[in-house]
Formats: sequence, C-alpha cells, structure tokens
Amino acid sequence: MTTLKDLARHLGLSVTQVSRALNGHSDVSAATRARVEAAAAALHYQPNLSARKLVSGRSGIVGLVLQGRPLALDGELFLQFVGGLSAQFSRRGMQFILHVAEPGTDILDHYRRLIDGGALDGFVILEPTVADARIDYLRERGVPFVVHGRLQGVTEYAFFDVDNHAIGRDLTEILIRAGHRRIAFLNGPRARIYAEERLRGHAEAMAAAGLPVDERLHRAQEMDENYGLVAAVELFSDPARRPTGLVAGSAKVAAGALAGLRALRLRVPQDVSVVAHDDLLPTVQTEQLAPPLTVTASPLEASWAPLAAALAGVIAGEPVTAHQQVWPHERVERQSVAAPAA
Amino acid sequence: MTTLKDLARHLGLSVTQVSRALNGHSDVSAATRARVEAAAAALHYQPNLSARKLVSGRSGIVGLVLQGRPLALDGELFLQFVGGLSAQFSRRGMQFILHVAEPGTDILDHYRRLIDGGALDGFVILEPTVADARIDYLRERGVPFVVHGRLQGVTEYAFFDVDNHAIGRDLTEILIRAGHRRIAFLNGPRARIYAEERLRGHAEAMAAAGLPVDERLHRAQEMDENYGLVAAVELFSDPARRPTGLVAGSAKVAAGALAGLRALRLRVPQDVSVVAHDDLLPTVQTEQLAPPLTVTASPLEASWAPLAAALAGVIAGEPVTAHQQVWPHERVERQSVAAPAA
DNA sequence: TAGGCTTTCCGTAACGTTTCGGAAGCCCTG
DNA sequence: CAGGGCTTCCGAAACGTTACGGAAAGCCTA
Repeated sequence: MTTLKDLARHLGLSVTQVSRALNGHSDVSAATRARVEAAAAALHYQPNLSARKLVSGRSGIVGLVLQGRPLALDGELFLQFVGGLSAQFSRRGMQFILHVAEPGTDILDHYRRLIDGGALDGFVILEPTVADARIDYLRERGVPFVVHGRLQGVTEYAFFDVDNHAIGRDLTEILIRAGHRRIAFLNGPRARIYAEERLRGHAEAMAAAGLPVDERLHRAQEMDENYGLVAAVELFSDPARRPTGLVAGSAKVAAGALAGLRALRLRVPQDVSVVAHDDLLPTVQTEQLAPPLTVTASPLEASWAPLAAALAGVIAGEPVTAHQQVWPHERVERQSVAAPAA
Repeated sequence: MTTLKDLARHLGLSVTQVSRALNGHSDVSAATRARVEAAAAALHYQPNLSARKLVSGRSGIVGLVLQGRPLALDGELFLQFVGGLSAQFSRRGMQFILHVAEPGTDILDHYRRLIDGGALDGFVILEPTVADARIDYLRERGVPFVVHGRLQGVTEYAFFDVDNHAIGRDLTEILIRAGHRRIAFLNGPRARIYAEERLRGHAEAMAAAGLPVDERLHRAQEMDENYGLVAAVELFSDPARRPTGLVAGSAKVAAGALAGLRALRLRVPQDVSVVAHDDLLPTVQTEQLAPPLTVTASPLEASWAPLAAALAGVIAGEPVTAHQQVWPHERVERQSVAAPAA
C-alpha cells in the first residue's frame, strides 16, 4: 500500500505538500501538482480512509438503510438504483454502502449505531412518509441526508424530486380537456408524500373545471400490476356508475388496469380513456402497451447523479437549500385518450 | 464524544491501562477492570472506529464487487442475497458494501482501487469461473476472500458450496434406476465450475451403469426459463431419437422444459421423466409444478451465514482450510419420474 | 535598498487507538 | 537478604492523514 510518505520520498517533497497538491489547495505550483498527480497515478496511491477520517472527522462513506425491500421498486430496478448511486459516489471518491436491517428491528437503532460508531457521514433517504421518524432523528442529530422525494412542513433539507403536484394536475387536465367528468384515480398509498401531492394536483384540476371530486373513484395502494387490475375491475364493472377516464399512478398500475378493462370488454380509448405517470422504467414500457399510453414522463434514472451531488455537497458543508432540485416531466400524447362516448 | 483519554483522566489511570481493561487483556486487576467498565458505561464511551482501524490496519468493511448484474440470480433474489449477507456482517460489527462496476470497465481495476486505499478487508466472490482473473489477483495480493462455489486446481481458499458433483450424479442415478438410458442434460454454461462438476457427476453415473454419454443430448447455457423451453422443444421434437429422461439444472430451467414438453404434447412422467436441482428459491416452487418435481434440493439461503463467518474468520487470521464447507443436499422424490414407455 | 507582498514550500502537532518494552511493587524461595 | 518470578501498571511510539504557523525565496514598490 502506497502512502503519502512513500509519495513524498519518491518526489523529494514533504508529506504536507503532497497532501495539499492532491487535495487541490492553492499554494502549490502547477508544475508540482502535475508531478504529484502523475506519481500518485503511477504508484496507485489511494488515500487511507481511516486516517483521513480520524483527522477530518469524516469517513467518506455514505449509506442507504433499508428494511426488507423497497416497496415501490422491484428487485431488478432497485439493483439499477443502487448501482447508479454507487457509481456516482465512487466517482467522487466516496463509498456507498447498502445497509439492510432485518425486519422487526427498530430502524432508528440502525441509524444510531452507524452514526455513533462514526462510520457514516450521511444518508440517502428513499420513500419518505408523511411523519417520517428517520428524518426527525437525522435532523435532530444534525446528520447530513438527502431525500429522494419531498417532505411536508419542513424546508431545510436537500432533496431531489419530481413535481408530483403538477403531475397529478396535468394527468387530470388531459382527461378533462378531452371532455371527461367522472375520473377514476389509482394513487399510491396515503402515507406517501408523493401520493398526497398528486391527490392535491388532481383536486385542483377538478376544482378549476368546476367538477366534483368523488372519493369513491379513488384508490390508494402500493403500485403494482395486480392493484391496477383489481381496481379497474371494481371501478368499471357497474355500467351505471362507470367512470369514463382513469388516471394510473404508474406504468405498472396502468398495465394492470388495461388488463382489467380488457377483461370487462371495455375498449381503450373508445369506452375508457387512460393516462398514467411513467418513470421510464424498463419493466413496463408505456409505448408498447395496447393502446400506446398517453403519459406524463420523467426518468427515474435522472435522479442518481443529483442525489449523489446533493449529499456530497451537504457533507462538504454547503447549504442544503443549494441542493433542492425538482426535475421536469414531459407530457407525451399517444393513443389512449379520446372524448367520452355519448 | 468521550475518548479513552477522558476516561483515563477521570479514573486516574493511563490510557494504556484503560484500553487493556476494555479489550479484555490479561494484565488488569479485576477491581480495575470493573471500575473502568463502570466509568465507560457512565460516560457513554464509544470507541472510535477510524482510530482503531488506523492502527489495526483493517477497515471492518468487506464487499461484493459486481459488474452489471449477477447472471444466475434475478433481481429479487439478488436483493435477498445482499440483504442476507449485509445482515450477517453487521451482526459481526462489520460493514458490507456492494460495489457496482460500470460495464466496460476493467473489473480488476475496481478491486485494485478498493484494496489500495485500505478501504476493504476482504471480498465475497460470486459465480467463480474456470480461469477467474479476480481470484488470481486476490490470491497474488494476499487479500482475504471467500468463494460461493469452488475453484479448480487450488485448495488454499475459503469457500461455501454444495456438492455439485454429487448432485449431477444423484440426478442422473434417479433416472437410471427408473430404467432410463437416453438422458438429456440441461446444464449451466461451460465456463462455470459448478456446471463442470455436475457434468462430471453425470458422466460418472452413466459410466457406472455402462451407458454411453451422448453429448448431443447436452446443453450448456445460463439457466432461465426460456433456455429450458427452447432446449426441450429441440431435444424432444423428433420422436425417433427422443430421450426418455431429462435432467434440468435449476427449477427455472425445469419450469421452462415442462412448458416445452407440454407444447409437444408429451406427458410427464408417462412419456418423459424429469428431475432437477432446486435451490429452493421463492420464484419457482418445484412442488407446485405440474407434475410436482422430483429434485435434489439445497437452500441457497443457507449460504449467507457461513459465507460471512468464513470471511470474518479469514480476515481475523484463521487458516482458510478451517472455512471450507460443503452443504448437504437432499433427494426429494415426487411425481415426475416413472419407468420409460416400452 | 529597505520594506512588504506573493508564491511556494516545510516541520510539527494533532486525531484516538493499540502495541511494545519496560518498570515498579510484591511475594516466594534458598 | 539476594535473586527470581508474578502481577499490575505506565510512557512512548506508531498507524496515515490534515491543519497550523512559519519561512525561504522572488518580485515589486517607494
């Protein structure tokens, strides 16, 4: 293992100067810096994390703690997520660890242990809930974190999110503009903030058009294909009180709902118009469905780099407000929306 | 944060003695040890991991490096695998990191960087191949590792494995005993050691019964459902040279093969007998198939704890030969085997 | 030419822990 | 009482890094 001392001896410089050269300090000449960097690369120098941590108080390690499996992601996708984050952090010279807590144990205990041992500098928080104990704990202890999504009632934190309020509003508006008045809404679970936001957007669009919000046409569950299928069959089986439009919270839910409607022999878009939000995941491709779906779209993949940049920034002491990013979504019009049947 | 120095001052002892007392060394009087432990508890002393690591030369972190996705595991299962390992290591006060290398980059470079920085103490190696560059590199550098599976031509390493040779032999024997002579064998890819071993076992059983090994009845690919289906259709579509028995390398392959045989209107077990090896994964349950499958079975889940124990032991300096474990498998007779039709 | 500023470098001291070699004090033996 | 052995303690050094204060040059200004 090459150390700073080895490098310094090899270059005829002091340990101090080599350290400053590699860490981008100002009082190093350009020539020296170039020499040092070349030697570091040649000798495969890698700074010792423990030593650095001991003096700086930071470990260079960040983590994602999860209990059981993440609900909204299937295994395949989650692997991509972890891979994306891992790559982004290691590009910054940091390490990303995945800490899995056994179900049944207190999740806060895991955070406490990881922080007390001085092992981790910060955390990525997935799937925040309305009253999220993890967030409260990290805020209380002043530990850096970045949220994938947004919180309610708090503004002082770093996040990466899409505008779920606008997504809920846009999806609903697409149907309203086509002439629909009775609109089913297959949302995510109540405790999830993104679901709350989308519901607000939906209600706003309905109100703006002077339409009543009928909660009997709403569902709120973890979003998978089965949910979409069951909900579609429930909501559309009675011809008398059948909605004419359907908003699906995800591509998967939409795929399930299309199957349900097909089973009821309802045609899309002639009998029912369907719109969905699409995270552009490889598992269900909304342009391949029958019919190709009109969606709001925003790639989940875009979140990796900003999340890593935000956490790194906050750990480095930058203000959290400098790392609050809302990613735009697009409207993609395809063939699943038409005027309601007369 | 209380340090050893604080404790020592508070107790009127030297830092050395406090350290020795807390770490269970011999030359500390019982009275002193009790006093020290009481004080440590009272002042909420937590040893600083980085400092400890700096002097011990170990980081307390082990990792699994992978490029792209692991081939033989689907995402869901892989998540379980990572979760299981992570839990086992954190129970030992260690951390487990998943390091994802972007496709196209040199995998050895990743290992090199992780080792040079002193970031990782050891590695878990999945899916070893016949000439595995990772293994060579780690052995050469003397870095601890544990293999899930076994190597060829080397004996000095820690591993956890099932007896693939015996599995190949047992599966074949089940069919031979029932009277079969022409046996199809859907194996894993050639480069994989487990597949080599199973093939050896298969050949041994055939030889013992005085039967010829017909390589035209063999296939060697990554084991998924599609492979099973395609191979079954290929091997069994010609009535003249049709085998009467089939050995499937995994439950997934078996499920695919059963679908293929069904498509050919061949009945199991009246027309074709089928056996498989079952890792007891939740994705395909061999007792739920039609017909319920006769299998050799060994739970993949059993590997987490031994793998973690082995790696921790090797890092602690125990001989690798103390951590070589072959897990037993069972034979489970169900309804997919019968005597061949006359 | 004296004084000051800038650039570039260096020595030393930390960070908290473990380990190594030694040293007091005590009891026992001969 | 000399010597050895045991028990219990301690000081100093080390691990690899960064931060702090200073210092040697070179150049400019007055």
